[in-house]
Amino acid sequence: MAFICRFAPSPTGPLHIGGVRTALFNWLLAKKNKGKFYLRIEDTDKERSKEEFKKQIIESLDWIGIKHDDKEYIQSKNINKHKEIAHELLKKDFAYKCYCSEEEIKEQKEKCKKQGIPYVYNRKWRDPKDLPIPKNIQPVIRFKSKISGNSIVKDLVQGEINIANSIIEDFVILRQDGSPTYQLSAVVDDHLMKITHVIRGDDHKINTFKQKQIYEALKWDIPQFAHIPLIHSEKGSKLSKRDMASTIGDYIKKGIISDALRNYLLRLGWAHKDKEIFTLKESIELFDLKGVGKSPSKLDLTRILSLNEYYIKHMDEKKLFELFKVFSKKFRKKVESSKEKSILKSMSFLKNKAKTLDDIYCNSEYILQDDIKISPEDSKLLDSTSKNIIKDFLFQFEKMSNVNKENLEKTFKGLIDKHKTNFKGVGQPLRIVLTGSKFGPGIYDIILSLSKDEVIKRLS
RNA sequence: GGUCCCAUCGUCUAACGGUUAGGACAGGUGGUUUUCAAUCACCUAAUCGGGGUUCGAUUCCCCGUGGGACCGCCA
Repeated sequence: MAFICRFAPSPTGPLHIGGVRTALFNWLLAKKNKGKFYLRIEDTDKERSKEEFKKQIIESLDWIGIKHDDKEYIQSKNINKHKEIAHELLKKDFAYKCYCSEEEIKEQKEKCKKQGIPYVYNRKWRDPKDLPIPKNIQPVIRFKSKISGNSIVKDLVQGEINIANSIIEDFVILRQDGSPTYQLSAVVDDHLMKITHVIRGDDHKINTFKQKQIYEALKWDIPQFAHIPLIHSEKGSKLSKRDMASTIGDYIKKGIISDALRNYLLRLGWAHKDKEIFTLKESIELFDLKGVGKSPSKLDLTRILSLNEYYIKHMDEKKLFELFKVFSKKFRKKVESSKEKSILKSMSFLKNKAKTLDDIYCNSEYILQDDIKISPEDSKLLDSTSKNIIKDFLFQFEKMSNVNKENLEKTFKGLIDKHKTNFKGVGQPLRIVLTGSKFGPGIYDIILSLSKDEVIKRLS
Protein backbone atom coordinates (compact mmCIF):
# COMPACT_ATOMS: atom_id res chain seq x y z
CA MET A 1 0.00 0.00 0.00
CA ALA A 2 1.20 3.45 -0.81
CA PHE A 3 2.33 5.50 2.12
CA ILE A 4 2.49 9.19 1.47
CA CYS A 5 2.74 11.56 4.36
CA ARG A 6 3.69 15.11 5.06
CA PHE A 7 4.73 17.53 7.69
CA ALA A 8 2.90 20.82 7.39
CA PRO A 9 4.15 23.51 9.74
CA SER A 10 3.23 27.14 9.50
CA PRO A 11 6.18 29.54 9.40
CA THR A 12 4.69 31.87 11.97
CA GLY A 13 7.24 31.07 14.64
CA PRO A 14 10.28 28.91 15.19
CA LEU A 15 9.66 25.20 14.92
CA HIS A 16 10.02 23.59 18.30
CA ILE A 17 11.02 20.14 19.28
CA GLY A 18 7.45 18.86 19.32
CA GLY A 19 7.10 19.72 15.68
CA VAL A 20 10.41 18.08 14.95
CA ARG A 21 9.14 14.90 16.57
CA THR A 22 5.97 14.99 14.49
CA ALA A 23 8.09 15.38 11.39
CA LEU A 24 10.32 12.55 12.55
CA PHE A 25 7.42 10.17 13.05
CA ASN A 26 6.05 11.00 9.61
CA TRP A 27 9.42 10.59 7.99
CA LEU A 28 10.17 7.33 9.76
CA LEU A 29 6.90 5.83 8.63
CA ALA A 30 7.44 6.98 5.07
CA LYS A 31 10.91 5.43 5.01
CA LYS A 32 9.73 2.24 6.63
CA ASN A 33 7.00 1.81 4.06
CA LYS A 34 9.12 2.98 1.17
CA GLY A 35 6.70 5.83 0.70
CA LYS A 36 7.04 9.56 0.38
CA PHE A 37 7.55 12.31 2.88
CA TYR A 38 6.72 15.84 1.87
CA LEU A 39 7.24 19.13 3.57
CA ARG A 40 4.49 21.66 3.12
CA ILE A 41 4.92 25.19 4.38
CA GLU A 42 1.52 26.49 5.39
CA ASP A 43 2.06 30.16 4.87
CA THR A 44 -1.46 31.33 4.21
CA ASP A 45 -1.40 33.63 7.21
CA LYS A 46 0.32 36.44 5.37
CA GLU A 47 0.57 38.68 8.40
CA ARG A 48 2.56 36.34 10.56
CA SER A 49 4.40 34.11 8.12
CA LYS A 50 8.08 34.95 7.94
CA GLU A 51 10.79 33.81 5.61
CA GLU A 52 13.20 33.42 8.53
CA PHE A 53 10.91 30.86 10.16
CA LYS A 54 10.62 28.93 6.96
CA LYS A 55 14.38 28.83 6.83
CA GLN A 56 14.56 27.77 10.47
CA ILE A 57 12.11 24.94 9.85
CA ILE A 58 14.03 23.58 6.90
CA GLU A 59 17.35 23.88 8.70
CA SER A 60 16.02 22.17 11.80
CA LEU A 61 14.75 19.18 9.86
CA ASP A 62 17.90 19.04 7.84
CA TRP A 63 20.08 19.05 10.95
CA ILE A 64 18.33 16.09 12.48
CA GLY A 65 18.55 14.18 9.24
CA ILE A 66 15.03 14.46 7.91
CA LYS A 67 15.04 14.96 4.18
CA HIS A 68 11.81 15.61 2.39
CA ASP A 69 10.99 14.32 -1.05
CA ASP A 70 10.61 16.87 -3.83
CA LYS A 71 10.91 20.54 -3.21
CA GLU A 72 9.04 21.92 -0.26
CA TYR A 73 5.46 22.74 -1.13
CA ILE A 74 4.48 26.32 -0.51
CA GLN A 75 0.83 26.43 0.33
CA SER A 76 0.25 30.03 -0.68
CA LYS A 77 1.19 29.15 -4.25
CA ASN A 78 -1.88 27.01 -4.45
CA ILE A 79 -4.35 29.55 -3.22
CA ASN A 80 -6.27 29.84 -6.47
CA LYS A 81 -6.99 26.15 -6.41
CA HIS A 82 -8.29 26.44 -2.86
CA LYS A 83 -10.61 29.26 -3.87
CA GLU A 84 -11.83 27.28 -6.81
CA ILE A 85 -12.77 24.39 -4.54
CA ALA A 86 -14.55 26.75 -2.17
CA HIS A 87 -16.71 27.93 -5.02
CA GLU A 88 -17.30 24.41 -6.15
CA LEU A 89 -18.59 23.62 -2.68
CA LEU A 90 -20.77 26.68 -2.86
CA LYS A 91 -22.17 25.63 -6.22
CA LYS A 92 -22.86 22.12 -4.99
CA ASP A 93 -24.65 23.55 -1.97
CA PHE A 94 -22.17 22.24 0.57
CA ALA A 95 -21.35 25.79 1.55
CA TYR A 96 -23.01 29.15 1.73
CA LYS A 97 -22.32 32.84 1.95
CA CYS A 98 -22.59 34.34 5.39
CA TYR A 99 -23.11 38.07 5.68
CA CYS A 100 -22.71 38.36 9.41
CA SER A 101 -20.42 41.19 10.35
CA GLU A 102 -17.53 40.52 12.67
CA GLU A 103 -19.24 42.62 15.28
CA GLU A 104 -22.34 40.50 15.06
CA ILE A 105 -20.33 37.33 15.63
CA LYS A 106 -18.45 38.92 18.48
CA GLU A 107 -21.69 39.92 20.14
CA GLN A 108 -23.04 36.41 19.88
CA LYS A 109 -19.93 35.01 21.44
CA GLU A 110 -20.10 37.37 24.34
CA LYS A 111 -23.74 36.61 24.87
CA CYS A 112 -22.99 32.90 25.03
CA LYS A 113 -20.15 33.53 27.43
CA LYS A 114 -22.43 35.47 29.74
CA GLN A 115 -25.01 32.73 29.69
CA GLY A 116 -22.32 30.11 30.17
CA ILE A 117 -23.29 28.15 27.10
CA PRO A 118 -20.85 27.04 24.42
CA TYR A 119 -20.76 29.18 21.32
CA VAL A 120 -21.62 27.69 17.98
CA TYR A 121 -22.33 29.90 14.99
CA ASN A 122 -26.08 30.18 14.75
CA ARG A 123 -26.27 29.26 11.05
CA LYS A 124 -28.16 32.46 10.33
CA TRP A 125 -27.32 32.47 6.62
CA ARG A 126 -27.40 28.74 6.09
CA ASP A 127 -30.96 28.94 4.99
CA PRO A 128 -31.55 32.67 4.54
CA LYS A 129 -35.08 32.57 3.09
CA ASP A 130 -35.87 36.26 2.74
CA LEU A 131 -33.08 37.87 4.75
CA PRO A 132 -32.06 41.08 3.00
CA ILE A 133 -28.49 40.86 1.75
CA PRO A 134 -26.43 43.67 3.25
CA LYS A 135 -24.75 45.68 0.50
CA ASN A 136 -21.84 46.92 2.56
CA ILE A 137 -20.66 43.55 3.81
CA GLN A 138 -18.37 41.17 1.99
CA PRO A 139 -19.58 37.68 2.84
CA VAL A 140 -17.45 34.79 4.08
CA ILE A 141 -18.13 31.32 2.82
CA ARG A 142 -19.05 28.76 5.43
CA PHE A 143 -19.17 25.03 5.10
CA LYS A 144 -22.50 23.37 5.81
CA SER A 145 -21.61 21.08 8.64
CA LYS A 146 -23.78 18.19 9.68
CA ILE A 147 -26.32 19.27 12.25
CA SER A 148 -27.40 16.01 13.77
CA GLY A 149 -26.02 12.58 14.42
CA ASN A 150 -22.53 11.53 15.38
CA SER A 151 -19.25 11.20 13.59
CA ILE A 152 -16.54 8.67 14.25
CA VAL A 153 -12.93 8.93 13.26
CA LYS A 154 -10.77 5.85 13.46
CA ASP A 155 -7.50 7.28 14.59
CA LEU A 156 -4.38 5.16 14.26
CA VAL A 157 -3.13 6.31 17.65
CA GLN A 158 -6.19 7.42 19.57
CA GLY A 159 -8.55 4.69 18.49
CA GLU A 160 -12.16 5.55 17.74
CA ILE A 161 -13.17 9.10 18.52
CA ASN A 162 -16.86 9.79 18.59
CA ILE A 163 -18.41 13.24 18.74
CA ALA A 164 -21.83 14.79 18.21
CA ASN A 165 -22.00 16.65 14.91
CA SER A 166 -23.88 19.48 16.55
CA ILE A 167 -20.73 20.77 18.21
CA ILE A 168 -19.01 21.31 14.86
CA GLU A 169 -20.13 24.69 13.64
CA ASP A 170 -20.46 25.88 10.08
CA PHE A 171 -16.82 26.85 9.81
CA VAL A 172 -15.43 29.46 7.47
CA ILE A 173 -13.63 28.17 4.42
CA LEU A 174 -13.19 31.46 2.57
CA ARG A 175 -12.55 34.72 4.38
CA GLN A 176 -14.03 38.10 3.72
CA ASP A 177 -10.97 39.01 1.69
CA GLY A 178 -11.51 35.91 -0.41
CA SER A 179 -8.57 33.95 1.00
CA PRO A 180 -9.02 30.31 2.00
CA THR A 181 -8.72 29.18 5.61
CA TYR A 182 -6.62 26.38 6.97
CA GLN A 183 -9.44 23.83 7.05
CA LEU A 184 -9.96 24.12 3.32
CA SER A 185 -6.37 24.58 2.20
CA ALA A 186 -5.13 21.62 4.18
CA VAL A 187 -7.73 19.30 2.71
CA VAL A 188 -7.23 20.47 -0.86
CA ASP A 189 -3.46 20.22 -0.62
CA ASP A 190 -3.52 16.85 1.09
CA HIS A 191 -5.78 15.61 -1.67
CA LEU A 192 -3.67 17.05 -4.45
CA MET A 193 -0.53 15.64 -2.89
CA LYS A 194 -2.25 12.27 -2.58
CA ILE A 195 -1.50 12.10 1.13
CA THR A 196 -2.48 8.74 2.58
CA HIS A 197 -1.55 9.28 6.22
CA VAL A 198 -1.92 12.45 8.21
CA ILE A 199 0.19 12.27 11.34
CA ARG A 200 0.03 15.42 13.43
CA GLY A 201 -0.24 16.76 16.94
CA ASP A 202 -3.44 15.99 18.78
CA ASP A 203 -4.27 19.67 18.88
CA HIS A 204 -5.66 18.95 15.41
CA LYS A 205 -8.05 16.28 16.55
CA ILE A 206 -11.22 18.35 16.25
CA ASN A 207 -10.15 19.64 12.84
CA THR A 208 -10.35 16.11 11.57
CA PHE A 209 -14.09 16.17 11.94
CA LYS A 210 -14.33 19.35 9.92
CA GLN A 211 -11.93 18.19 7.28
CA LYS A 212 -13.54 14.82 6.95
CA GLN A 213 -16.77 16.49 5.92
CA ILE A 214 -15.01 18.41 3.17
CA TYR A 215 -13.53 15.18 1.83
CA GLU A 216 -16.95 13.59 1.86
CA ALA A 217 -18.63 16.52 0.10
CA LEU A 218 -16.03 16.38 -2.65
CA LYS A 219 -16.13 12.57 -2.77
CA TRP A 220 -12.39 12.47 -2.23
CA ASP A 221 -10.56 9.61 -0.58
CA ILE A 222 -10.06 10.28 3.09
CA PRO A 223 -6.56 9.71 4.41
CA GLN A 224 -5.84 7.82 7.59
CA PHE A 225 -5.31 9.98 10.63
CA ALA A 226 -2.99 9.62 13.59
CA HIS A 227 -2.94 12.23 16.32
CA ILE A 228 0.06 12.07 18.57
CA PRO A 229 0.10 13.62 22.04
CA LEU A 230 1.89 16.88 22.54
CA ILE A 231 5.19 17.32 24.32
CA HIS A 232 5.21 19.35 27.49
CA SER A 233 7.95 21.43 29.00
CA GLU A 234 9.84 20.20 32.06
CA LYS A 235 7.36 22.09 34.16
CA GLY A 236 4.51 20.20 32.59
CA SER A 237 2.97 23.05 30.67
CA LYS A 238 2.55 23.46 26.96
CA LEU A 239 5.81 23.92 25.10
CA SER A 240 6.28 27.53 24.22
CA LYS A 241 8.87 29.77 22.67
CA ARG A 242 9.73 31.00 26.11
CA ASP A 243 11.04 27.65 27.22
CA MET A 244 14.77 27.94 26.93
CA ALA A 245 15.23 24.58 25.35
CA SER A 246 12.54 24.33 22.79
CA THR A 247 14.03 24.71 19.35
CA ILE A 248 16.70 22.65 17.65
CA GLY A 249 18.96 25.67 17.83
CA ASP A 250 18.75 25.66 21.62
CA TYR A 251 20.14 22.14 21.66
CA ILE A 252 22.82 22.76 19.08
CA LYS A 253 24.01 25.62 21.25
CA LYS A 254 24.36 23.27 24.19
CA GLY A 255 26.51 20.92 22.15
CA ILE A 256 23.93 18.22 21.56
CA ILE A 257 24.54 16.07 18.55
CA SER A 258 21.96 15.13 16.01
CA ASP A 259 21.81 11.37 16.55
CA ALA A 260 21.28 11.80 20.27
CA LEU A 261 18.40 14.18 19.86
CA ARG A 262 16.87 12.00 17.18
CA ASN A 263 17.07 9.01 19.48
CA TYR A 264 15.60 10.99 22.34
CA LEU A 265 12.70 12.29 20.32
CA LEU A 266 12.01 8.83 18.99
CA ARG A 267 11.70 7.43 22.50
CA LEU A 268 9.58 10.29 23.74
CA GLY A 269 6.07 8.95 23.49
CA TRP A 270 7.10 5.79 21.74
CA ALA A 271 8.72 2.57 22.88
CA HIS A 272 9.81 -0.73 21.48
CA LYS A 273 10.12 -3.19 24.33
CA ASP A 274 13.07 -2.27 26.54
CA LYS A 275 15.21 -0.89 23.79
CA GLU A 276 16.74 2.50 24.43
CA ILE A 277 19.34 3.02 21.74
CA PHE A 278 18.19 3.05 18.16
CA THR A 279 20.43 3.56 15.18
CA LEU A 280 18.84 5.42 12.34
CA LYS A 281 18.38 2.16 10.49
CA GLU A 282 16.76 0.53 13.48
CA SER A 283 14.37 3.39 14.01
CA ILE A 284 13.17 3.09 10.45
CA GLU A 285 12.75 -0.64 10.77
CA LEU A 286 11.10 -0.70 14.17
CA PHE A 287 9.02 2.43 14.37
CA ASP A 288 5.28 1.99 14.24
CA LEU A 289 2.20 3.89 15.34
CA LYS A 290 1.12 1.06 17.61
CA GLY A 291 3.94 1.91 19.97
CA VAL A 292 2.93 5.54 20.29
CA GLY A 293 1.40 6.32 23.67
CA LYS A 294 -1.69 8.41 24.19
CA SER A 295 -0.58 10.64 27.00
CA PRO A 296 1.61 13.71 26.72
CA SER A 297 5.22 13.44 27.83
CA LYS A 298 7.55 15.87 29.50
CA LEU A 299 10.85 17.02 28.16
CA ASP A 300 13.81 15.88 30.23
CA LEU A 301 17.11 17.56 29.58
CA THR A 302 19.16 15.18 31.72
CA ARG A 303 17.94 12.32 29.58
CA ILE A 304 18.97 14.14 26.44
CA LEU A 305 22.36 14.77 27.99
CA SER A 306 22.80 11.15 28.89
CA LEU A 307 21.91 10.03 25.38
CA ASN A 308 24.27 12.65 24.02
CA GLU A 309 27.01 11.28 26.21
CA TYR A 310 26.38 7.82 24.85
CA TYR A 311 26.53 8.96 21.24
CA ILE A 312 29.65 11.02 21.83
CA LYS A 313 31.41 8.04 23.41
CA HIS A 314 30.47 5.76 20.58
CA MET A 315 31.17 8.14 17.75
CA ASP A 316 34.06 7.82 15.37
CA GLU A 317 36.74 10.21 16.61
CA LYS A 318 37.34 11.89 13.29
CA LYS A 319 33.65 12.53 12.85
CA LEU A 320 33.37 13.83 16.36
CA PHE A 321 36.29 16.09 15.77
CA GLU A 322 34.60 17.59 12.72
CA LEU A 323 31.45 18.26 14.73
CA PHE A 324 33.55 19.75 17.46
CA LYS A 325 35.28 22.12 15.09
CA VAL A 326 31.98 23.37 13.75
CA PHE A 327 30.61 23.78 17.26
CA SER A 328 33.64 25.64 18.57
CA LYS A 329 33.73 28.02 15.67
CA LYS A 330 30.09 28.85 16.07
CA PHE A 331 29.70 29.06 19.83
CA ARG A 332 33.16 29.29 21.36
CA LYS A 333 36.38 30.02 19.49
CA LYS A 334 37.62 28.76 16.19
CA VAL A 335 40.08 25.92 16.59
CA GLU A 336 43.35 27.19 15.16
CA SER A 337 44.82 24.93 12.54
CA SER A 338 48.02 24.60 14.56
CA LYS A 339 46.02 22.97 17.35
CA GLU A 340 43.91 20.65 15.22
CA LYS A 341 46.30 17.74 15.23
CA SER A 342 46.68 17.80 18.95
CA ILE A 343 42.93 18.00 19.56
CA LEU A 344 42.19 15.19 17.16
CA LYS A 345 44.78 13.04 18.88
CA SER A 346 43.18 13.81 22.22
CA MET A 347 39.61 13.00 21.17
CA SER A 348 39.99 9.47 22.45
CA PHE A 349 40.15 10.65 26.05
CA LEU A 350 38.28 13.93 25.69
CA LYS A 351 35.15 12.17 24.57
CA ASN A 352 35.16 9.93 27.61
CA LYS A 353 34.65 12.90 29.86
CA ALA A 354 32.03 14.72 27.87
CA LYS A 355 28.28 14.92 27.85
CA THR A 356 28.26 17.65 25.22
CA LEU A 357 30.48 19.19 22.59
CA ASP A 358 30.82 22.09 24.95
CA ASP A 359 32.28 19.77 27.59
CA ILE A 360 34.88 18.71 25.06
CA TYR A 361 35.68 22.35 24.52
CA CYS A 362 36.10 23.00 28.22
CA ASN A 363 38.31 19.97 28.68
CA SER A 364 40.49 20.84 25.75
CA GLU A 365 40.91 24.47 26.63
CA TYR A 366 44.39 23.80 27.95
CA ILE A 367 45.41 22.79 24.44
CA LEU A 368 43.60 25.63 22.74
CA GLN A 369 45.02 28.34 24.95
CA ASP A 370 48.62 29.40 24.86
CA ASP A 371 48.65 31.35 28.09
CA ILE A 372 47.76 29.32 31.10
CA LYS A 373 46.23 31.35 33.86
CA ILE A 374 46.40 29.92 37.35
CA SER A 375 43.83 31.10 39.83
CA PRO A 376 45.08 32.50 43.16
CA GLU A 377 43.37 29.61 44.88
CA ASP A 378 45.28 27.06 42.83
CA SER A 379 48.52 28.97 43.29
CA LYS A 380 48.24 28.35 47.00
CA LEU A 381 48.48 24.63 46.31
CA LEU A 382 51.84 25.16 44.69
CA ASP A 383 54.02 25.13 47.78
CA SER A 384 57.79 24.82 47.75
CA THR A 385 57.66 21.01 47.67
CA SER A 386 55.39 21.12 44.66
CA LYS A 387 57.67 23.57 42.95
CA ASN A 388 60.63 21.31 43.54
CA ILE A 389 58.72 18.39 42.12
CA ILE A 390 57.93 20.41 39.02
CA LYS A 391 61.58 21.40 38.69
CA ASP A 392 62.71 17.79 39.06
CA PHE A 393 60.17 16.62 36.57
CA LEU A 394 61.18 19.28 34.08
CA PHE A 395 64.82 18.30 34.41
CA GLN A 396 64.09 14.67 33.66
CA PHE A 397 61.50 15.44 31.04
CA GLU A 398 63.92 17.51 29.02
CA LYS A 399 66.30 14.57 28.91
CA MET A 400 63.54 12.13 27.95
CA SER A 401 64.37 10.99 24.43
CA ASN A 402 61.09 9.29 23.83
CA VAL A 403 58.01 10.82 25.45
CA ASN A 404 55.54 8.02 26.01
CA LYS A 405 53.39 6.68 28.78
CA GLU A 406 55.96 4.15 29.95
CA ASN A 407 58.70 6.69 30.41
CA LEU A 408 56.34 9.10 32.11
CA GLU A 409 55.30 6.38 34.53
CA LYS A 410 58.91 5.66 35.36
CA THR A 411 59.60 9.32 35.96
CA PHE A 412 56.55 9.72 38.15
CA LYS A 413 57.49 6.71 40.23
CA GLY A 414 60.94 8.09 40.80
CA LEU A 415 59.53 11.45 41.88
CA ILE A 416 57.03 9.86 44.23
CA ASP A 417 59.81 7.94 45.95
CA LYS A 418 62.20 10.84 46.07
CA HIS A 419 59.73 13.28 47.56
CA LYS A 420 58.00 10.71 49.73
CA THR A 421 54.63 11.61 48.32
CA ASN A 422 51.85 9.91 46.37
CA PHE A 423 50.64 10.14 42.81
CA LYS A 424 48.48 13.13 43.63
CA GLY A 425 51.46 14.96 45.07
CA VAL A 426 53.18 14.80 41.70
CA GLY A 427 50.17 14.88 39.43
CA GLN A 428 48.29 17.80 40.87
CA PRO A 429 50.99 20.47 40.72
CA LEU A 430 51.91 19.43 37.20
CA ARG A 431 48.26 19.54 36.18
CA ILE A 432 47.81 23.00 37.61
CA VAL A 433 50.84 24.42 35.89
CA LEU A 434 50.13 22.67 32.63
CA THR A 435 46.41 23.41 32.40
CA GLY A 436 45.55 26.06 34.95
CA SER A 437 43.05 23.76 36.57
CA LYS A 438 42.82 21.08 39.20
CA PHE A 439 40.38 19.16 37.05
CA GLY A 440 40.76 17.67 33.65
CA PRO A 441 42.01 14.68 31.74
CA GLY A 442 44.56 12.23 33.10
CA ILE A 443 47.96 13.80 33.62
CA TYR A 444 49.71 11.44 31.18
CA ASP A 445 47.10 12.27 28.58
CA ILE A 446 47.70 15.94 29.13
CA ILE A 447 51.44 15.66 28.73
CA LEU A 448 51.19 13.44 25.69
CA SER A 449 48.66 15.70 24.03
CA LEU A 450 50.99 18.70 24.20
CA SER A 451 54.23 18.92 22.27
CA LYS A 452 57.43 18.39 24.23
CA ASP A 453 58.39 22.00 23.68
CA GLU A 454 55.03 23.21 24.89
CA VAL A 455 55.31 21.18 28.09
CA ILE A 456 58.75 22.52 28.76
CA LYS A 457 57.60 26.04 28.05
CA ARG A 458 54.70 25.77 30.43
CA LEU A 459 56.73 24.18 33.21
CA SER A 460 59.54 26.66 33.00
C1' G B 1 -17.99 26.40 31.18
C1' G B 2 -18.80 22.74 26.84
C1' U B 3 -16.66 18.69 23.89
C1' C B 4 -12.93 15.11 23.31
C1' C B 5 -8.58 12.55 25.06
C1' C B 6 -5.37 10.64 28.80
C1' A B 7 -3.61 8.43 33.79
C1' U B 8 2.47 2.58 35.88
C1' C B 9 8.74 4.74 39.95
C1' G B 10 10.73 12.07 40.16
C1' U B 11 11.13 11.48 34.35
C1' C B 12 10.71 8.39 29.58
C1' U B 13 8.37 3.89 29.39
C1' A B 14 7.65 -2.35 29.42
C1' A B 15 4.19 -5.98 30.99
C1' C B 16 -1.72 -12.34 25.43
C1' G B 17 -6.49 -11.01 32.22
C1' G B 18 -2.06 -14.84 35.94
C1' U B 19 5.31 -11.33 36.50
C1' U B 20 8.69 -10.99 43.28
C1' A B 21 5.13 -5.00 38.17
C1' G B 22 10.63 -5.04 34.06
C1' G B 23 14.17 -1.49 31.70
C1' A B 24 16.46 3.35 31.04
C1' C B 25 17.59 8.39 33.01
C1' A B 26 17.98 10.87 37.53
C1' G B 27 19.01 9.87 42.94
C1' G B 28 21.69 6.86 46.89
C1' U B 29 25.69 3.35 48.74
C1' G B 30 30.18 0.85 47.89
C1' G B 31 34.55 -0.86 44.63
C1' U B 32 38.20 0.99 41.16
C1' U B 33 40.88 5.68 40.26
C1' U B 34 46.33 11.08 40.18
C1' U B 35 41.76 15.35 40.13
C1' C B 36 36.83 16.03 37.83
C1' A B 37 34.68 12.45 35.31
C1' A B 38 34.11 7.72 33.50
C1' U B 39 33.43 2.71 34.87
C1' C B 40 31.67 -1.67 37.81
C1' A B 41 28.40 -3.72 41.69
C1' C B 42 24.31 -3.00 44.62
C1' C B 43 20.02 -0.09 46.58
C1' U B 44 15.71 3.33 46.90
C1' A B 45 11.36 4.30 43.97
C1' A B 46 5.19 3.34 40.60
C1' U B 47 -0.03 0.66 38.85
C1' C B 48 -4.54 8.19 41.10
C1' G B 49 -9.16 6.88 44.41
C1' G B 50 -13.76 4.07 44.71
C1' G B 51 -16.95 0.51 42.88
C1' G B 52 -18.01 -3.57 39.62
C1' U B 53 -16.97 -8.08 35.89
C1' U B 54 -13.72 -12.36 36.85
C1' C B 55 -11.16 -18.05 40.22
C1' G B 56 -7.77 -13.90 39.26
C1' A B 57 -7.52 -6.91 37.16
C1' U B 58 -1.91 -2.39 35.85
C1' U B 59 -4.82 -4.60 31.91
C1' C B 60 -12.09 -4.84 30.75
C1' C B 61 -16.64 -1.59 32.48
C1' C B 62 -18.73 2.56 35.50
C1' C B 63 -18.11 6.82 38.81
C1' G B 64 -14.90 10.29 41.02
C1' U B 65 -10.27 12.97 40.97
C1' G B 66 -6.24 14.92 38.40
C1' G B 67 -3.83 16.41 33.78
C1' G B 68 -4.11 17.81 28.63
C1' A B 69 -6.18 19.45 23.83
C1' C B 70 -9.80 22.17 21.29
C1' C B 71 -13.72 25.78 21.49
C1' G B 72 -10.44 32.07 15.54
C1' C B 73 -12.33 35.15 9.14
C1' C B 74 -4.40 31.25 13.31
C1' A B 75 -2.44 27.00 11.53
